[in-house]
Amino acid sequence: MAKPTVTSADVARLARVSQSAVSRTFTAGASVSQETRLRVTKAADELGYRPNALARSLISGKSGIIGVLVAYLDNQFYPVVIEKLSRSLQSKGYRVLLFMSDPGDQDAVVQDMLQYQVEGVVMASAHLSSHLAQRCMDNGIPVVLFNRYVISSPSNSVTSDNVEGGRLIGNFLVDGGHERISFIAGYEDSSTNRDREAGFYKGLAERGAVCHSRSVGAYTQEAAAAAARVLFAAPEKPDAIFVANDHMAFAVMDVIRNELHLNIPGDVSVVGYDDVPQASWGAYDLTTVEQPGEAMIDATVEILIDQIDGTSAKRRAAVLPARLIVRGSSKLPK
Amino acid sequence: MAKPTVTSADVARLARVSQSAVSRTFTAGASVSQETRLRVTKAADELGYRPNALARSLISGKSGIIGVLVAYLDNQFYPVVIEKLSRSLQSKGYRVLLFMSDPGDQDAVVQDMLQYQVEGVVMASAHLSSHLAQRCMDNGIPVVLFNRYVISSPSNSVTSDNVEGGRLIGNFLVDGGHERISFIAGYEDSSTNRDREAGFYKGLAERGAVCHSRSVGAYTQEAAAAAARVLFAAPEKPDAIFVANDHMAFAVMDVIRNELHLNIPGDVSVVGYDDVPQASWGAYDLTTVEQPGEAMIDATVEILIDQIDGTSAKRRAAVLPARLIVRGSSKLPK
DNA sequence: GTGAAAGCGCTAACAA
DNA sequence: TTGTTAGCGCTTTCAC
Repeated sequence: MAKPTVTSADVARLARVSQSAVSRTFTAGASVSQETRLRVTKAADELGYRPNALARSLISGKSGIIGVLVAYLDNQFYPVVIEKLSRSLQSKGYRVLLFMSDPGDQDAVVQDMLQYQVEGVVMASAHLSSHLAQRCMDNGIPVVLFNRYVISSPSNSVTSDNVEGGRLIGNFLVDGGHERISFIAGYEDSSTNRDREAGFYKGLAERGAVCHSRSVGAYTQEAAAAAARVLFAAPEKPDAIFVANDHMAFAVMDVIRNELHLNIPGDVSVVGYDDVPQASWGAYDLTTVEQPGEAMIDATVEILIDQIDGTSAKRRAAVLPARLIVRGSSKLPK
Repeated sequence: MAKPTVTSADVARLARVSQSAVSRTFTAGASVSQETRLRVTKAADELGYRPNALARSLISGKSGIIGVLVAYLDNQFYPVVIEKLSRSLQSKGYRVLLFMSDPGDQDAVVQDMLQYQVEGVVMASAHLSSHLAQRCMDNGIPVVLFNRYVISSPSNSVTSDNVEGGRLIGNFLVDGGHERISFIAGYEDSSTNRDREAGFYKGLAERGAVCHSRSVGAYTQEAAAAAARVLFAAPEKPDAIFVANDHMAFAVMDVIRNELHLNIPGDVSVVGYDDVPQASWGAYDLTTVEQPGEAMIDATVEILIDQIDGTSAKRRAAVLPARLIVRGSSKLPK
């Protein structure tokens, strides 16, 4: 098996031209005569030749690879992002080297990316030590933190306006006539949770309200379900809950309906965050805040490419607008 | 920016050893003295050196890269697969080069993979021309069709026993006392749909029943919803529906409940296929057949690695057992 | 426009 | 164990 790889030299021999002529034929803006090109492509087809991208990268210093690190794909927000990001990069001539982050040692993964000479790095829901982030910078490799940011980090970030999104929800729930508005947090150390929560409190305060009760769901469905049970075990049960993302909100809705036998939104309104595909599914019909995935991807790719090309090197923090999407899981303002 | 890359020669200079000594230090089972190794690692740390994986691959002929092609990620079955596959390959020392397939030209994507010298290819819900499949084989690059197979293809395949799964459902629905059992197909050209449908009919026949009505959902939610509307527009409405995968089944359930205002399973039982995470969510609680994701991934990785190592070269078609998972969306057999 | 030649950063014989 | 020497397959000057 494994018949020896066909190299440009083989093609050159068959086409009776120099090896460089073959290379030129397969290089975008190179200068080759019509005739040479023809002979080369003919020979190449015959032999089934394709240039070795690794060898090409080695000499050109451009691998055409973008490293993408993601922590988990069970929250549908991330698959959607991966798909769009991947398609966008592909259409721009880049390829995606995908890594699932190992909770323990995310730096090791990025080291691995670096060895593969990635030209840029996207970190979605994953953490990078400032030391490594700095090393990427030093090597001129742009890093984009997707859907999170770290103030002290030299990396770029792309997020949506989570503070504003939280604020919209705070306003909306008070306007809806709710009196005991509660919050189920995500992972408390994350910038998304901090911002959504801060904005939410601000939105409540603007209407003279405060948060009735609070619990933590850590962005997992199990923890979120448990958090919901805790909130409803209190003597004063919530009549509205803002859950820090849709993924948790689905679990919360299931508990409310199937375990507590309460009606949504009759007894309690539920609002999520992200607008993942399932939010619009009939069984949930979840009011939420849309993260503008398309725009976030576009911004990510633009930052990456600008910095790869050296057009711009300074750190950027793109914050895209969030939008409240009202559906049937919540009472409407009068 | 972009300070010149640190090479093994730089490290060698600083450590006052030969460049090969540096190479050996970073090569698994090479023979280096304790002292040399120490001096090299010290110098390497100082300079922040990591071997260039591309150069290494070029000479060793092993890129450590597996190409993965997937058509879409909105059906949660695939994100789950990607995550597991990626983690499994990472733990075995491989990396994943991920491509979203362009409906038009999937061959182009595989060509690109080949240029990057992938050592293996996984195709999930994507199609490869037999010509290219043959070329991969010729180059000794194993290809695994994941969750589908093509009889005439020289590629390996990993599927679950879709015929048996369909049969179990056919039996189950007749045993549940249903009298008008219908089917909503997926993409009719796919092996998964063909097998599930054939098994289903067989399962019905074993109990002396036949399919009441049939429509096509093409594995998309929009088409599936439309298919459901068609089936229920008939004078004799179904009292049970087998939908060829969970992803479509959710849309069908939404139509049944929210548009037709029928009760599940009171008025109609619904059964899906795949057991994606959402199937167990409270709002759907969908009876389905589990595809053994874990086992399918394990088989995929095993085939890949065996054939990369040359341990085994012959084509393999792994078919893993399917299991009926009974939940609340269907009436139970008496 | 074309070929010869020099290397990209590394590994793998080969002697020493 | 170590250094020296060839390349891996390719792009890119450099003369012609």
